[in-house]
Amino acid sequence: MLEQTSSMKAKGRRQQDASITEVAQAAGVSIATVSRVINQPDLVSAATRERVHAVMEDLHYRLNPAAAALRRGHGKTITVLAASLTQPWYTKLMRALKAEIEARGFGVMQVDLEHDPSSLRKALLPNSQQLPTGFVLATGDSLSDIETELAIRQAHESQPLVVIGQQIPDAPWPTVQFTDEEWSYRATKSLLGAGTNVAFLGRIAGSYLSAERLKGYLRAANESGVDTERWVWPIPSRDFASGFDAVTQRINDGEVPNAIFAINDELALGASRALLTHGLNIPGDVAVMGFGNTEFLDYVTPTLSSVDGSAIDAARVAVEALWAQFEDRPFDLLTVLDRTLVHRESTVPIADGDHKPPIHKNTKE
Amino acid sequence: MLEQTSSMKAKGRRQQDASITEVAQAAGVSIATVSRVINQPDLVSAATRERVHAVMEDLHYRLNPAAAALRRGHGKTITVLAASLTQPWYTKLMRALKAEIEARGFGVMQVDLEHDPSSLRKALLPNSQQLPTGFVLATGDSLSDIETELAIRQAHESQPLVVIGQQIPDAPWPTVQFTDEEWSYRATKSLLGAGTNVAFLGRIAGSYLSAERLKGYLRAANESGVDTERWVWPIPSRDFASGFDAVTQRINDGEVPNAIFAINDELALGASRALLTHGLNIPGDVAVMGFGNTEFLDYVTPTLSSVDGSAIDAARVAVEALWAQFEDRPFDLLTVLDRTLVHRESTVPIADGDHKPPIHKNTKE
DNA sequence: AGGTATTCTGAAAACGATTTCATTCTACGC
DNA sequence: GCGTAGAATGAAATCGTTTTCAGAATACCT
Repeated sequence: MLEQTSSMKAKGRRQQDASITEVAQAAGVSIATVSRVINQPDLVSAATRERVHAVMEDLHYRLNPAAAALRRGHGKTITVLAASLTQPWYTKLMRALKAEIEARGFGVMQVDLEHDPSSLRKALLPNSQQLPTGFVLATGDSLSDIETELAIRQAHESQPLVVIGQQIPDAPWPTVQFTDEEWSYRATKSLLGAGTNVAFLGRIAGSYLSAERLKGYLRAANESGVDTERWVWPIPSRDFASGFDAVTQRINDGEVPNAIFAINDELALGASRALLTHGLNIPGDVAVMGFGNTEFLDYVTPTLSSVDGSAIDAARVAVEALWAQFEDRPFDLLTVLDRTLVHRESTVPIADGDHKPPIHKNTKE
Repeated sequence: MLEQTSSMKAKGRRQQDASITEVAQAAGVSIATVSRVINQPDLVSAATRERVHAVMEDLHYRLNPAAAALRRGHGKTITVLAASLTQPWYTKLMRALKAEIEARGFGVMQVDLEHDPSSLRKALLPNSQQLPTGFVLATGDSLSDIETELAIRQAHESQPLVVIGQQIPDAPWPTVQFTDEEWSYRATKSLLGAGTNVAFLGRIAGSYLSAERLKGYLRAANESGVDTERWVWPIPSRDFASGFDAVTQRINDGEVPNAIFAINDELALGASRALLTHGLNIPGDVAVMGFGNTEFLDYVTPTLSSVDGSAIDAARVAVEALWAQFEDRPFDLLTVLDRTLVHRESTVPIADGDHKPPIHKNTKE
């Protein structure tokens, strides 16, 4: 619906800013000197430096980044690719990355991949309108199909990059990841306290993270004799609706688990809503555990337990590894960050809860 | 916590892509012709056009955007400034804007302002590492302080821009906004069915949107004799926690309203959690209404009512107005988009609910 | 004082495209 | 057959920087 209130208008002059030449002229120096004032102030005497600065101020001089990038051969902008900005964890990561990168004097171009593999490949092409200088890939999805891997390798030939997530075997770029398998195992273990019918909500085609988390679930599930055939619930997407729909359908089919382990918090919330609408009690009837430890978990009812992982740490390590490449310093090919388990109302923590080694407690249903 | 798994590694060659000169040479034409093949294909004969294309393919030619931008005088990247990407509505808007802009062959640079006025001003400076060609401002916050307004005017001297939100008087750029005052009025009216103690959760310093919504609330509240002094609850921030804290404190002070109208959905959820932890029933004891109609509202318990506004419409209109400036076509200085009221479990819709004109129903408490 | 570092500066050549202007070639009308 | 309009192309200038190289000025040391 569109109400149009109006008033017409036309044209608009576009005005030029002063160039380095004009500054040089006004300051009575060469453009080389002005350039030095900008890039290597130490090389120019204090007197001229000040004079030039004054003139720059007067003329509202702004460096033309296109010209600089052209001459220099590269821009000063890191492109950050995030799986999906509707997932709050990625927004957290983005902010952390941005802070780290801007602290180093570079700009950030953030791209929301919307879980679309083709937009990943497109973003990696230097083809675009931008002048990227390096990449941070936090795609969540699998990178191991041939096309995608090739696109990354190609991008890495001309620019440094770092991946947060999946490590490609023999990849020459640094990878930062979390202990997903391990903590999925522990989370599942902790859920098994309530009974052996622990459902896994995940397994989205092409998702690397989902696969890792499934592994951990399976390891724990198999140790306790869970009927994984029955309790692994694949879903087509990873939003609230997907979790809600999947669980609703299973319950309607008469499948009520003792607990649900979801690969992200959105799914966990969707699942919890489905349970509640069916009159089931959380965690009394069904416990629920998410992944990501998103902010909203503390404000929904019941509050939801989740596996945490520090976006800030990930960003710090990733950017450091990126800069190591810029500066030809050595870097770690793989950094693995630890996670934490945060219990809230939706689960009943058992002895082996957080950091302690899991106790095998093979409760029968 | 940081486990370091390792393996050292050094260096990395950076390889150059082919330039237009090499393409021209390989195809036996001048660079002018190659450029024409790229930008004005009609001007070159079919035969050479094909030949050049083939060579470009062979040599993996990629246009150097810096060089093009330098020569052309501007880039092909629209910078989109969003108030905060932790607010899902802005993510929706971002995606819609991106789709519109990319459909026109331009790139998008999205900036998360994190509600920081200084980062707005910084982003408007051509100073940055980018080559913006135009701006879309969706800041939510007030633009009417002198510094900010100046920064916008200045940016607009060299580039087209469009604002989604506040209209600055006499501003020469197009503004797109929603009927916030009107629908806040209607939302409040609808809440007044439950009693006259309707609280307003908002009034964040410097927020334009909050101010508009407060106006609507006040209009409705005053019509019904609400003690606005008592029920306007200012808050310092606009996240879940802020809503939770404010409501918790008021309840502890013994102030329990009949309904709460929050200026966004995050606050509404925080508020609802606070109510529930105090054993209050929603909407039985207290009704809750948010603003933004974010996706999660359908999956929290109880589901939350909210005022909706189409991000897609806003994006379409905004980008159209931007392009009108590029192409020197006339455009509307102000476009006002309508909203909708979506009732869910957290409110009891009354007769004057949705689209119908409000009925004055002065219920006493 | 004389030689040698050291500091500071400028001239000029890139970087890779776009665009103006002029030129060549083809085709058409009379 | 000749003049001319139109199509297709190329040469060269230009955008605003960075950077190399060399030269001038100043300082230091014995």
